Amino acid sequence: MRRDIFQAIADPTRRAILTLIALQAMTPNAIAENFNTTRQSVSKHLRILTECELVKQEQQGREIYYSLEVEKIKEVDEWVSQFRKLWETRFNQLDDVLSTLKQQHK
Amino acid sequence: MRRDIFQAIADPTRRAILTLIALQAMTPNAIAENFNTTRQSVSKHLRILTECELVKQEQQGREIYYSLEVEKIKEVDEWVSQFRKLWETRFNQLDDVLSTLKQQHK
DNA sequence: TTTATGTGCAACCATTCGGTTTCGCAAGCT
DNA sequence: AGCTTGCGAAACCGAATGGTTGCACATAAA
Repeated sequence: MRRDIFQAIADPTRRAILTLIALQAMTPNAIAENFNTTRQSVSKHLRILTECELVKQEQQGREIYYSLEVEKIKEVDEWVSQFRKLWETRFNQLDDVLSTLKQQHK
Repeated sequence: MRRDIFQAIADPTRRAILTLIALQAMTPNAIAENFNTTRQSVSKHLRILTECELVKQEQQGREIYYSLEVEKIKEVDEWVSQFRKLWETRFNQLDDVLSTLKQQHK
């Protein structure tokens, strides 16, 4: 029962769910209508997303609305950021090459 | 045999490998020394990382040096970026709350 | 040429994953 | 009170995952 964010977003359906509920909270049934799968399957995905706090629930009568915990996605952003400086450096190097080529054209 | 980046970075060992070879290319044996696992296991991870182009290899004699394809990680960054505006908005809202509280103190 | 080293690959195994089916429960409707 | 609806949880199943072991094939060293 590994429960970390990276394992959670590994599944394409779960990523789609996150995108879907990013703007407005939705019920499991409403979410399931957007995919070729059953409500129970979506329910399982929601459980995983809830367990690693990517999603929060809010009961309203007999319906449960799920919405995105956007703060949690920052953790992915933080992991990516360790590499960001690398591709920025590479970009700058490309920049240097381009300006050198420009110089040679003059 | 799903081969997408998100599935690739789902495994903590693979994420550690990416961090490890981000700054300098390394051989499978050298990489394996950093983990409590066998060379063959690392080799399998490297194959997965290579297949989804997160890593590139360079043969040198009988050794194979693996290094990071930093450009590919941008794809994760792009996925995250769809949520970035959300947490920035939330931050601004918090900002508004704080300045309102500040006003009330005056 | 023989031996040692670095590597990938295939076979195997226990575990996990994602999906479906079935069930039970609680909230609303008639 | 009955019936319907929305939901989670458990049981089950085929497929995928991560690890180990054993092998084959190069390259380098003796």
